[in-house]
Amino acid sequence: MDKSQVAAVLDEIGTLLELQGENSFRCNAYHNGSRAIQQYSGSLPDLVAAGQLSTIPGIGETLREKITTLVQTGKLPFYDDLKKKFPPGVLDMLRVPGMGPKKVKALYDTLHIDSLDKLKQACEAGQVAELKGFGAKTQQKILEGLAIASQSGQRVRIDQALAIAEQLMDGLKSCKGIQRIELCGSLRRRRETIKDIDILVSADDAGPIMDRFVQLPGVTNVTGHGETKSSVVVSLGIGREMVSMNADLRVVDEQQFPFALMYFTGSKEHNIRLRQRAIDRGLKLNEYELAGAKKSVPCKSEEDIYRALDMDYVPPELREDTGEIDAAEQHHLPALLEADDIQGVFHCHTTWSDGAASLEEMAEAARKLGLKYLGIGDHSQSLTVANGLTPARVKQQQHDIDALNAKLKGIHLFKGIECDILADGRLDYDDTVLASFDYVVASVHSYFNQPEPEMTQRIIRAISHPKVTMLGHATGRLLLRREGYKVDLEAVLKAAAKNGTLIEINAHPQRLDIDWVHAKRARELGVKLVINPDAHATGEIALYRFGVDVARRGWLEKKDVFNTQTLAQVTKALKR
DNA sequence: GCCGTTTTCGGCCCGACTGTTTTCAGTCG
Repeated sequence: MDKSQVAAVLDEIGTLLELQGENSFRCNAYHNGSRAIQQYSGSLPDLVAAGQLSTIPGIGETLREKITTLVQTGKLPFYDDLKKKFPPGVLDMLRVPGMGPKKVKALYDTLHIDSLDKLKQACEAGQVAELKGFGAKTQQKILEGLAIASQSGQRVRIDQALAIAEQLMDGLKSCKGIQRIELCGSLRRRRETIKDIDILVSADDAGPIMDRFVQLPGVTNVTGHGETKSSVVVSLGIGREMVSMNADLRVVDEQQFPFALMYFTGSKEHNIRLRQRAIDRGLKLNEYELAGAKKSVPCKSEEDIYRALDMDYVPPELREDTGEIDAAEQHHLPALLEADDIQGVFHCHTTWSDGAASLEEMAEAARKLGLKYLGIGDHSQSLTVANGLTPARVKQQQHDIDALNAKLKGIHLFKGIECDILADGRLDYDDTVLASFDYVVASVHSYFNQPEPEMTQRIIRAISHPKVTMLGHATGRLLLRREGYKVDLEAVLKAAAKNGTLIEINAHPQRLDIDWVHAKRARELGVKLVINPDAHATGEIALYRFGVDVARRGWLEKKDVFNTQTLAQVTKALKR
């Protein structure tokens, strides 16, 4: 059983224990363990074999045994027994907003409700309102929650969430009395998918701002409307899609703003560590202040708060409790990559294959973004559905690029290719054609269902080829749509380190592949990364910024990323 | 269930909001 499956089982055990009414700290131990496994970047089977599982914080004696059993046998009797106690539909009910383990258990125990359908029927029949601890309003809330759960409550890609958040913030900005307004939560931390939009405002009078918020365009549902906090469901057209998600607004006064900003930025795990740190120093930290027994510590910014806790400032992208607390205490935080450090990008498509813009249009768009070079990387011949380039067309395109380079000012085009990795790990052209490119991105676009050992060997063989400059989208995942193919990334990263192959952070928000966890691991192994937008239109070149977010979450510095180098440096490096 | 130069037992972050209550439990982040 692999890492994500083990993590899923542990998380579900935690949830099932909650339903059983177990001690919440015991339940949390499983949720924490799940998270720890998910974020462990190395090979889980290796760790188990080496008997080193307990070195992961949060994994103790019991979890070590259970994880070992899962990895080695693929089964866990404890988990199977637990699952037998609750029909699968009971877990579905937990996804209804407002329904937690206590309510679900009460409904299951008394009315034997074990599916969303039965829940709806019971509410409509008025049975739920009769129960002790429930009432007419709760019953109504559940019905609304059922409707909301079917249309939102799902995670949303960061680019779409950001577009919605910006519209909400624009709608609020005309309110009088707003002193500061910031995006918080996972959007500020730049997670790859987002569940809720969190907006924080400082103002003397929250009332009018709250009232405006719940009436903004696109708001379809008001799920909370208090004095300092309101929650809504918002549905807006983003691109060609209608996207629904939850949004929360908090209003605090100006002195409280930095504390609230830190608090609502999270992550929850990071905050817990900070609060503990405050307690260790005889202080109390909450969303309003950092205070001792007698008086509070004045802080005007998040920097001040960290300083008061004897830490360096931690950028939001690092606040995941994955080592940043210790690093901030010891002044070892990385000097994170900045978007402006990117000098150019590779892996862009044109009308020569499946892109929407010509070579010249792409070059012009890149120049306008301030980039100094743009790597063209159309598809190779096997990918016929994307109009992949035959060797003859490769020659023509290279001729055109040379002609354009002679003409263009302020931007240089590199002659590249996104070369398919064939099923056995061979490349899609012979060595003569490959030698004609300035650089080669090797990517998997076929036979996604190969078993992990085959896929791993296939990719390692390809990136060991001397003409391959970089590996494109290492797992092939499409966020919220398609799992990546099975591949041992640890082995791939080690092979990249050995061969000096670059690993792409595919910055397209549908992919973000490799992810931040493995970007961080790549850095540890001494692999260099390259941030590419995989642009298929002029407007998509700027998407590389989402790749910068991934890099920052992965603790990458400027020197870890290939395309922070100047045109001259990159030209020289590619000649080698 | 995890964790520990204060502890191997007794802690484990904490506040807003809501609804069902007569002072609090459940949910959420």
